[in-house]
Amino acid sequence: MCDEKTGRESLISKAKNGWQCVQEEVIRRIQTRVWEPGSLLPNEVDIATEFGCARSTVNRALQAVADKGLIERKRKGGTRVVIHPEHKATFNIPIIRQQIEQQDLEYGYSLIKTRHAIPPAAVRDRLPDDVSEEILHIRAVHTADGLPYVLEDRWIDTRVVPSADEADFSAQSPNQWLLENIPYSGGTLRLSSENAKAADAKALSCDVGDALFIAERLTLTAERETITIVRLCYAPGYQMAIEL
Amino acid sequence: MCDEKTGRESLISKAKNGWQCVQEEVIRRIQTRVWEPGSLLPNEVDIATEFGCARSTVNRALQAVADKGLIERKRKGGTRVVIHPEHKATFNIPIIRQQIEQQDLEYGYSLIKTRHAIPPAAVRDRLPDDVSEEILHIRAVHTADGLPYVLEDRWIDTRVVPSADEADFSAQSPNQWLLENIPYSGGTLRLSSENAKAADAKALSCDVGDALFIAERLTLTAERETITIVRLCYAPGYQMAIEL
DNA sequence: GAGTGGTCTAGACCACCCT
DNA sequence: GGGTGGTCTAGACCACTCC
Repeated sequence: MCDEKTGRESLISKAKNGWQCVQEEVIRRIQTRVWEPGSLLPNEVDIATEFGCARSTVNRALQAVADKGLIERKRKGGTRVVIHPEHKATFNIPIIRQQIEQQDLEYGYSLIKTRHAIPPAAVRDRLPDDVSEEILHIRAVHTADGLPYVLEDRWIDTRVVPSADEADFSAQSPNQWLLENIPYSGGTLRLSSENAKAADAKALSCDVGDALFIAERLTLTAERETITIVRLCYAPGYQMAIEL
Repeated sequence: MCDEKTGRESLISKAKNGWQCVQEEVIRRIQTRVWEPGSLLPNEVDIATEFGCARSTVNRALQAVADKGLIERKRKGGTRVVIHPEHKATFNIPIIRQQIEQQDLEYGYSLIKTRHAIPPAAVRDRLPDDVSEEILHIRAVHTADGLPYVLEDRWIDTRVVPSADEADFSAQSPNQWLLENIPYSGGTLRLSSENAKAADAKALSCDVGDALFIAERLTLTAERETITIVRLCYAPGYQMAIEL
């Protein structure tokens, strides 16, 4: 099943499974420019014939390659090698508590304050409608072995999630509470870098001006309503590692 | 095909396609805790019977849900709802030039220096074997409308990629050259934040101490040999946006 | 209109792994 | 041993879109 036209077993292939084997060979041909960038691949039937397998096996393989961003497929248009292949990576958005405990550190959490307020312009800009009402605002610190790890500054739209008003955020972080109680659907993540302001420095026990890693996340319901906007300020030295 | 036991068409479902419809319903049941975290799902045959479709359709749907990280599947063990579903996100690792041009800015590139040297300890630590030979070191700046955008500080293992010695990096950035000439396979990406050092500030026309967004990338061949280590220092104000 | 990929089906065999 | 998911097959129909 891993043979080519020659009938010899491919010595390169690592997987004997079938569609994964086809996938490997396809990727190899793209990388080695047997199939050049921008060019058209043979159709599924022809590839299936060449590999001596069913069309659906080839289909599975090509869909996987397409998911990786190496090829584009169109009905009638055929399958084409992408010109500028962007590397795609998938990573997990970490749950703070797990992230800390995975490093064998003791997780801690302390609420700084909760209040209802009209969000500042910087937050309102990212909300779909203009918020003139007061919504829930929470500030809290997550600690690892007692040391500040990340500062959580969160706005929850209580018009969308009224039950948040009854939650006890002194015992459970809003991060955790939302994950366990509100179905997520999608959103946006923005990573950036900022110098610590006085308030940040105080909460994170670092110096004013220190470079902080910032993750700002917007979370939506399935109906595209904004649940929450959170700004996570990680203490200096934090790294986010992603396998490619 | 989108019916439940009731026989009524699901009003919620948006996709009529088949496996995507099954997928939606499965996700809905997980989110609404019809199938609770940690619990076992019915086996594929039973689900197929309930939905009135073939097992392979259910298989396709469940594999997709598993890819999203909501369920775990084991042979004989069955399919289980993951206890702490981590949000998984996929994003594109940007090609610098494209990234700039997509914002309708004029891309520019200027080489600072190339040389052969023994990498410093911080870089050697991340290489698999201990490098005692001199390898290729390149520093360059990418600009947007003439303003520094990102500082590229790269080490290329010329024992793995000897052809890099012949490349002309004054005309083409190593970023681009590698993408176009060397097949990638995998690696690691680390995102972090650092205060600008004097050399960084000079190259990026910013102030010493400014918070810089750092992306450090290790790239490997299919044989797990290290091709290159690059450290990208983005100018202040940079944001990396990811859709979830 | 016609060729392509997208999907579904019914059946089959196998690898894994829990009990 | 037996139940589960993983995969393959051969055939079929459909949706899209290029020509």
